[in-house]
Amino acid sequence: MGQRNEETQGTEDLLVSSDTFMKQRLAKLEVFRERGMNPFGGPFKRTHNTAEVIRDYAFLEGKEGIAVAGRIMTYRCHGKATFAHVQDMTGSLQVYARVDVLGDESYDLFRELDIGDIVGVIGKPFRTRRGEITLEISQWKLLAKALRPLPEKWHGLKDVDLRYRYRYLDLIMNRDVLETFVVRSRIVQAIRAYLDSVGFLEVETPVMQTLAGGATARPFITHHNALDMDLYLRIATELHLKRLIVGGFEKVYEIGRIFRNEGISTKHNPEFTSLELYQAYADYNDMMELTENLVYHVGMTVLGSSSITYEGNAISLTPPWPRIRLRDAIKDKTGVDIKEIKNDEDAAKIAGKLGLKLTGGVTKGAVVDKLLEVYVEPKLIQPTFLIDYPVEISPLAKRKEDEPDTTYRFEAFAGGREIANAFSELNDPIDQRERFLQQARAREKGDEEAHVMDEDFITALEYGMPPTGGLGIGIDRLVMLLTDKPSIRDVILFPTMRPRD
RNA sequence: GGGCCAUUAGCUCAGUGGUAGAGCACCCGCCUUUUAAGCGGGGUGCCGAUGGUUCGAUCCCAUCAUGGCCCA
Repeated sequence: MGQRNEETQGTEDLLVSSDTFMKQRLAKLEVFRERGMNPFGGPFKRTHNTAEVIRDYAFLEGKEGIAVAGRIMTYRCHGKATFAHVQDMTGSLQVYARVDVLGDESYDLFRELDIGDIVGVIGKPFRTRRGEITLEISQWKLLAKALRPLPEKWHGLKDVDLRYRYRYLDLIMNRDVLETFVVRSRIVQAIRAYLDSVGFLEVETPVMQTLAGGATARPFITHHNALDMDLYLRIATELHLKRLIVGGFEKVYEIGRIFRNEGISTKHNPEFTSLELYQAYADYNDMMELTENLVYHVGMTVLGSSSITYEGNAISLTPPWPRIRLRDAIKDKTGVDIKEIKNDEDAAKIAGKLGLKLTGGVTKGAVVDKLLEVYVEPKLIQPTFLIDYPVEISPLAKRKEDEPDTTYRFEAFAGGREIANAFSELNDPIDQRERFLQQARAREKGDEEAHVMDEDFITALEYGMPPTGGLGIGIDRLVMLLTDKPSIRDVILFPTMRPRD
């Protein structure tokens, strides 16, 4: 006994010795050990999960040997009988321990349990006077002792900082959070199933790249020691996937993590998940059909409905979604005809007239982006395609044959947010080189997000890429839309956080 | 990057220029169908960090840290 205490003391010193809660619980570990129960025991064979016991109660009532396991979430001791709720992934079940069933030794030990402990219990289901389905315990086993107390049982864990930093506590205490991430997983699964069913192949391309291209964004830099060279984390999967189209794949997609070195907000996390897909011999019209069908299919599969609510707005995902020219949409909302913007001076005039606050240079592209973002995007609650974007802001999209300053590009919007970006891919290597050069000039003027020249990609195009339709969808944004979450941090399990002292 | 707000017990939150409170959780006692169980007893805290003002700061001021909201 004395020796045990010394050991306990040593353990306490290793942990936070000032933490009274932990001291008390470390002492309890010894109680369990002394009475022959491993406080971190296991394994434990379950016959049912908690939801099954409740669902199948009619068949299980009074039947011995029903085994469930989970975390103790409530605990009510009444002297010679004790109630508790045990939570597993499917829900929770009340359990009932009584001394005349368990015997003194087992029951006394049961009373040493704390909220937060993980137990396996075996018994027979019955209904209490108040009607709650409950498992009367005949045997039980401690599977993991909790050394730290759980957050408050009624108010739960609310502090958003703590929720993101200790996501596991958020998941334990806020079961709707766990449900959201289950839905997220099902959404991704439904996307894969749909694309696979229409003949796409899933592929994987490099995360670490010598050039970060395929989007306008600043990359993260990392370093390869053996090669002694810097590498960039990808900002898009686009250029590699198009190389695969050159190589003869005809329908490919990649769902993967993208890294962009930009600010953090409710709509931006430095790492996020994108879907990009490319289909040879297709164009942006095919991509529009694919987009609306895909999103509709995902809604039906995962939510069982084509209508959703986002931030209080009823939204119908049912195709077809309206197609509106970007030029018309902007003209309609602002009176500005973007065709009239011929140069940076025109752009500056418009920006001045409307009082646009632009962070970078005042260019046609910047003004069009801003007009779209401020006056058009927030109004697009129902799913809508804006089509035909200016070539200046679409360096990888094909020019329209009858309108060479405009591209076959669209973005899809829903709930006032962008959810997809797509185009008929530029497959003319000579034009692509020109576009890169134009981007390089913007970069020289200080636009750090401008696209970099990628000679290797142009070389690939020089071997010939079939006409191709390409589509990108932000998975996190789509999940936000389908789960009615206002912040991207609500749909990313471990969002990027500054470390705490 | 700018503005505003927050930071007090494990959690959810009150509060005061004289080093601190509630509920839950936890510990002790009673209690064999409870369920935000109940009854009686117990506060377990570097009041985010660092400076300053003050006889005295958790409170007032400054800076910093982390987070939230709004703007860019």
